[in-house]
Amino acid sequence: MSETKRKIIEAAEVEFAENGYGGASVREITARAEVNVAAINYHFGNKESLYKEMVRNRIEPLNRKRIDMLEKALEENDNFPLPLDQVIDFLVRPILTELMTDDGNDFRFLRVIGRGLSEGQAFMKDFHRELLQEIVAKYTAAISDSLRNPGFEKVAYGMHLLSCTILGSMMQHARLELVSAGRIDLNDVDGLCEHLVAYISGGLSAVAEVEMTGVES
Amino acid sequence: MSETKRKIIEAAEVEFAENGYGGASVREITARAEVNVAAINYHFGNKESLYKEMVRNRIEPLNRKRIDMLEKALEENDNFPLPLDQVIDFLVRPILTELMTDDGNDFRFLRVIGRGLSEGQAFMKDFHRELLQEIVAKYTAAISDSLRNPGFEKVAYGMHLLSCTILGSMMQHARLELVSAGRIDLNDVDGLCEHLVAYISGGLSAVAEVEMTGVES
DNA sequence: CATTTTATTAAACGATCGTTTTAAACATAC
DNA sequence: GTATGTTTAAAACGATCGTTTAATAAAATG
Repeated sequence: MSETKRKIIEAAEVEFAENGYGGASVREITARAEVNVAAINYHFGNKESLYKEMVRNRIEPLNRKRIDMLEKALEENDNFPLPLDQVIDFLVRPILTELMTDDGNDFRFLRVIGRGLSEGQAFMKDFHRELLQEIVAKYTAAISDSLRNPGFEKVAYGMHLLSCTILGSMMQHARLELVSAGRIDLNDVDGLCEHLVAYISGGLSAVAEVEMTGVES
Repeated sequence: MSETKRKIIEAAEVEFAENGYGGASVREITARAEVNVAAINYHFGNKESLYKEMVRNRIEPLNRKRIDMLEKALEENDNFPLPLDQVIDFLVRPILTELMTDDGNDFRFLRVIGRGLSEGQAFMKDFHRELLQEIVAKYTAAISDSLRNPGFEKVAYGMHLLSCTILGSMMQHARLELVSAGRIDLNDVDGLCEHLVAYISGGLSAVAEVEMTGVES
């Protein structure tokens, strides 16, 4: 990859994290990268393709890792259900650790993903579905098993709320410092992971035990 | 309130929900409201003030209700800790019921709030802090009590994750239909409420029981 | 009715947006 | 060295942004 492309992708991550996809301007990106405005269109075609390439570069190895961890653990367990918190740990730890520690980037990329998911751009929906499809399918199955298959509807609610929590904690990570009056270190990945896994696992278990008033599935 | 102002506020809610604060344009808002472009600046001063007035109109009676419900229940309980799921129910039910049922608006306002919280506009941070300050303080205390005061750090993590879940479910409500392949009705407020309360309560209880490896508070 | 305030309109302002064009610089191959 | 293909550069494109201005219409006040 050329130096110019590399600089653009790096600057794009900062700008997209800061201002979202719609809010980031190609002029700010190229200014930060110290390249010409036209460089984005020359090297990537357009803003959308730059965004996708940047996100894909980051998220694909991550998702591969998350799937590998789950499948390996399942295999070693003869496909018996895994402990719920182990599955949740597989789901959230890579994204928290890798994305933070590999370049001390202040969870920039987490904010990019969060912002992207929350924005209404036309291409965004399909793009994120493409990124998440495999992960969602495999983890839904594993989590349903870990919860002893409480039924379609509860699993659906659970996966939805789980996604809500993960998305929210991606986007609002900085609030941790605020609500704790500075006593929780934003870079304490293990601490966050531990509490996040406990919270999600506890939440899912509670959802699985909800007494359904309507029609059972 | 004049007819023009009313029409603008109504259209603004739709546009802000659809495109976020930054993404919504005053031209689209005024076009939807079928008023002149200048009407926003004439009646509200600028786009920011329109946003704030619209949000405040909606959220203030809601927050008052949430606080009243909590304080009344606490009073009736002689200030002893309330069951956790009752507190969480007070926190989430009004925002889910009122905002959906009063005008069948497809959770528009929930998306407005979600988008607003996720965007990086300069004024947004202070504005939402102003809106949430009292709620957060009072519910933090009540929840900490309900959890038998597990300590500052756990409560902070819990409140953060609770906020993440609520924010996420505000913004991503439509996904419920997706992950359930249409089997969960988006307008089933009671169903969502029940599961959301169970999930958050379960999550918070689990966080309260996390074995802390670091320094205890 | 005359006057003053309030509300609406069309048009323009300056700024910024993503993208394209055109030309110059650069590298590589013959 | 000349020709070829690749990368950079400055400038301009048309579009849209939030806001302002100036003129007109409507309503309220005396």
